[in-house]
Amino acid sequence: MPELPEVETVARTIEPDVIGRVIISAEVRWAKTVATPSPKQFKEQIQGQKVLGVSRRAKYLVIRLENYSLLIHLRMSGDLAVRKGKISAEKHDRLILALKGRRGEESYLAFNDTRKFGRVWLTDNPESVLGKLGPEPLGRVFTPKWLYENLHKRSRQLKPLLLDQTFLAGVGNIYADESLHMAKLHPLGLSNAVTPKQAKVLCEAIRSVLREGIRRNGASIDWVYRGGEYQNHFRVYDREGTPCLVCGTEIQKLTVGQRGTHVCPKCQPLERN
DNA sequence: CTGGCTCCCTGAATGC
DNA sequence: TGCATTCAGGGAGCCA
Repeated sequence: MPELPEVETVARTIEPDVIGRVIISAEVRWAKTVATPSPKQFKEQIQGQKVLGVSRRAKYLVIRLENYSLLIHLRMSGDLAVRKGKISAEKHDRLILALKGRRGEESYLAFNDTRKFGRVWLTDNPESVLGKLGPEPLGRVFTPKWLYENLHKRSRQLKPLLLDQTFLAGVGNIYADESLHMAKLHPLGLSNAVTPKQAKVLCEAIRSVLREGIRRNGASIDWVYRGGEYQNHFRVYDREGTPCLVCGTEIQKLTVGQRGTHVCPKCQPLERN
């Protein structure tokens, strides 16, 4: 499931193939994929727009056009790919943008999304979609001090809080489990019980696992394959019943906030007061 | 404010 | 073998 490192990888992968290109036309193959505007307006407004750049905010891809921003959230099973030459739609393609080629050769930006959870927004006001997001974990705002102070503004279970995109933007299920294990904190621990020292370790753990994910081009799991290899370096995620790489104890799987959650019971004790 | 539950979807895994 | 059921999961929305 695409999280920050996977979305970053997609952005870096497609940017060279789409930058400077003009969108000739759009084919909306699943109407609900376009969150806003209507499919008809979407096609009219995007036609003729030149791609100025591709970036990422949290788990959103941000494709800057001349008059609009095209925001794409891949959710569970979405993927973006540039296909060159004459093509026909593939299974699960939900949106296809035709791009004018540099030497007349056409190419296509295809949004493929098996489970149909992904969404795209075409808007001249990206803040209307991105405005409520918390800070970027790899940005300047997210420091040990910031994390400690904000953990103590509330009393939440740590993992659901890390997954709350208005608290911190971009961490998903995999990287939350990996970060908490690296920081030796239990997912059910309460945010306002974290010490300054623990907050510093957690802050650094989050940044560390996200950077490693990006360095390995993300994780390729389920049947969404993008060439990443971080899945070969999970320390707890999807490792139920196998030994903890730190202490050898069997990794346990539990449910926290309706999410599958992986912990080492020895490295991540749940302290009850 | 917090956490729990449902919904949106498909296909892989499991059950019989 | 084949059919039916269960389940995962990001995020929005609803409820207690």
